[in-house]
Amino acid sequence: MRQPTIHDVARAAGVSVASVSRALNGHANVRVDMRERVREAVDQLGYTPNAAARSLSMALTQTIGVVVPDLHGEFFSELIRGMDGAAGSDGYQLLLSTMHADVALAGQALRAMRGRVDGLIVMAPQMTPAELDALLPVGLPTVLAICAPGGNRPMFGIDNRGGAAAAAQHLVGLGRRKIVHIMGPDRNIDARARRDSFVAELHRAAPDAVLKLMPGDFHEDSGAAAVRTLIQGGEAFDAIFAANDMMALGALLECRALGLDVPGDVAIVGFDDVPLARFMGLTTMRVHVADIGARAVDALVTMIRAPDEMQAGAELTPELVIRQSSSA
Amino acid sequence: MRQPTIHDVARAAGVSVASVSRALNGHANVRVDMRERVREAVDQLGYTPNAAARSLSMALTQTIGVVVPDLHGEFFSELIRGMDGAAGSDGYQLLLSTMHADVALAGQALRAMRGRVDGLIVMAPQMTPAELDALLPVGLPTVLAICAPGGNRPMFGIDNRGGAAAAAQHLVGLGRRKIVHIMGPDRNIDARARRDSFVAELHRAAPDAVLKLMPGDFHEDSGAAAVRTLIQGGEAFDAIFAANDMMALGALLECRALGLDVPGDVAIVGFDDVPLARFMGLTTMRVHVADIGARAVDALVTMIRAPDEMQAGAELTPELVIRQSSSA
DNA sequence: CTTGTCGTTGTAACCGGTTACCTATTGGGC
DNA sequence: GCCCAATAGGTAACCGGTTACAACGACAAG
Repeated sequence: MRQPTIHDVARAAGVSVASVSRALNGHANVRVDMRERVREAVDQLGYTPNAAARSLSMALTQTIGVVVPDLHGEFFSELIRGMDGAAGSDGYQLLLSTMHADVALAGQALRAMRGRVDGLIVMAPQMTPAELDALLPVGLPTVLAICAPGGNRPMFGIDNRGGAAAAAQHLVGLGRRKIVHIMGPDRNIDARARRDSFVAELHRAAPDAVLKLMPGDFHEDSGAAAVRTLIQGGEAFDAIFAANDMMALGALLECRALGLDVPGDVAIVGFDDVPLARFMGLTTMRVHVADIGARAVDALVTMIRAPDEMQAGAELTPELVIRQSSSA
Repeated sequence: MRQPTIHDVARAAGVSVASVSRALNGHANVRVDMRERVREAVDQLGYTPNAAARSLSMALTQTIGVVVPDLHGEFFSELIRGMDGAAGSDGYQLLLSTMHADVALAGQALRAMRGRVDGLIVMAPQMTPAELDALLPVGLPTVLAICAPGGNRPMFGIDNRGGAAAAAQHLVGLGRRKIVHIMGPDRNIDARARRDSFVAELHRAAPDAVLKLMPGDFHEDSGAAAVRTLIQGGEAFDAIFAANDMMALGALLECRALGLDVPGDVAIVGFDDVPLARFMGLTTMRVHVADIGARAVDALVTMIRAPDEMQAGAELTPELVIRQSSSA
C-alpha cells in the first residue's frame, strides 16, 4: 500500500498537481472552493508531502545539522535541549551526529550532512580553527559553538576569561593564598582560556599567592588523582579551582576521603554548574548551556534566511554560584 | 558558486551520469580506468552527492527518526547516546524531535518525519497504546522504547516489575516494615508498573509490613514534598522506595534537612541509577539506558533491511546497586 | 565471415514535489 | 458590445540523483 502522492490528491480532487501544491502551501490566487476540495482529498487520503522531494525541488530541508564531539554527560545534553527548543519554534528539526577525534571520520560525518541540512552547528573544542576550516563544507551556513573562534563564522561560547577571573577573585577574597588549579585537556580551547585567565587574575589580585598547576582531562578521576598527587608530594594548599565541575567533584570527594575539611582546609570551585554541583554543594561558575544552544540556533536560522547579513557570535558570561565547598 | 552535481562530474570526466553513479556506488561492470577517471573528477570538483536527491530516487534516507517526550535530565541523554553509537556504526543518522504532551503537536511532529526517515523510534511513556497507534504513521518501521507495549511493534524497555520487586525484597531484607512508596505520574507506564509490582511483592514478602503510597511527578521537589507531608502528618516510616532517582534524592535531602538519619532512621531506594545517584550514595536499580537505545536502533535497522521478519522487543532487567542510603 | 554472448557505457524515464509560463475566464470601463 | 487587465488554474520543466533498457564493441564459436 503505497503512500499517496500529490498526484493521487490531484486526481481525487479533480484538479492539477500545481493547484494542490499551491493550495497546500497557502499561495495567493487560489479560490476558496479549490482550497476546500484539496483539503478534503488530503484528509481522505491521509496525504503527507514527501520531505525528500520537497527538499530537492526547493533546495531547503528545514533541518539543522548538529555536530558534537561526544554525548557523554550533562553538558552536551543541555546544549542539545536548548537547540531543540529553539529549532522547534523556528520550524526546524535537528540532525544529530557525533564527530570523533579522528579527523578523517570527522570529515566524513560533516560531508554526510550535505544536502540533508540547511545549516550546521559545530562544536569542536578540541580542534584548531585551521583544522575546522579544512573540514567544514563551504557555502553552507555554519555556526560554531564552544569552539576556537575561527574563520569568520559566528561563535557562541562561554566567557571563560571572565569566569576564571571571577573564580580567582572569589578565592582570593576568602583569604586563600596557596592555590591549585586543575587544568583541562591542553587541546581544549575552553580549558586553555580558563587556565590563562585564572593565572593572570590571580597574579593581579594577589601577587603574593602561590599557584600550582595540575594536569587533568575534565573527568572526575583526574581531579581525584591531582589531589592524591599533591598530598603524597607533601604539597600544602588551601584552595582548588578546577577547570570543570567533574574534576572539582573528584577533588572534593578525594579531599574528604583523605580527611581534609572542605571548605575549612580547602575551598573548592568548579566550572559549568552541572546539575550535580547543586547536590554536592559545589561552588562553581554557572553557564547557561541551554541558552548557548538556543542562541546558536537562532543565529543560524537568521543566517539561513538572510545569507548576506553577517551574524555576530556571543560569549555568555558565567555567574559565580557560591555553595558550601567555598563558604563556612 | 553552486555545489557541483553529478552532471558536472560526468562532464569533467567525459562520461555519462549513469557511469558516475555506478562508479561511485561500487557497482560491478565498471572498468577500472572509468572508475579512476570518475574518482579524479570527483576529487577535483569536491563533489558530494546530494542526499535529498538520493533519498527521493531510492526511497531511502539512511536516517532514523527519534521522538522523545523531553530532553531534560540524564535519562534521555543516555538513551540518545546509546542510539547514536548504534546508528553510527550501522550507517544511519539520527533525526531528533521532542514530542510534547499535546496530542495535536505530537501528531505534527510525527508527520514531519514522513519522507525524512526510514524508521522511527518512539518514546512515549505517557501515552496509551491506542493513542499512539492513532498517531503513528502506517507503513513506516517503528520501534517503541520505554512505552506501553502497543500494537505489534517491538518494544524496548525496562523490566519495571522485576526491578521494583528487587527493591521491595531489599528493604524487607533490611528488616524495614513501615514503608513508603513515592509514586511517579499516574499516566506514566513505568511508574504504574513499579508501583503495582512493589505493592504486590511487599505483600508477598512481608505480609505484616505497612505501606503508604505518596503521589509524585518524577521531579526532585515531589520527593521532598512527600517527606514533608508525612512528617507533618506525624506518620512514622523506616524506608522509602521512590519510583525514580530524582524523587529519591529529593526525599533523601529532605530527610536529612529534617534531622532524620539515612539510612539509620530511614532507608532510601531509587530507580534508574542516574550518575547523580553514585555521588549521593543512593541505593537504586541500575538500568542500562544506553543499551536500551542501542538495541532499539539495531532492531529498527534490521526491520528496515528485512521488513518481513518480525523483530522481538526486550525488557532489560535492572540491577540492584546498594549504596549508603540503605546500608550501614 | 557471420552470429551470439557478454561486458561496458549511454540515453532517458522516474522518484515527488515546486513553480515559470501560458491559457482561459471573468469583470470593469468605455 | 468590445477590449484589456487581472486572476485562477493547467502544462511541463526542473531539482539531482538511480536504474531499466538499449546500444555498442569485442571476442569466441560455428
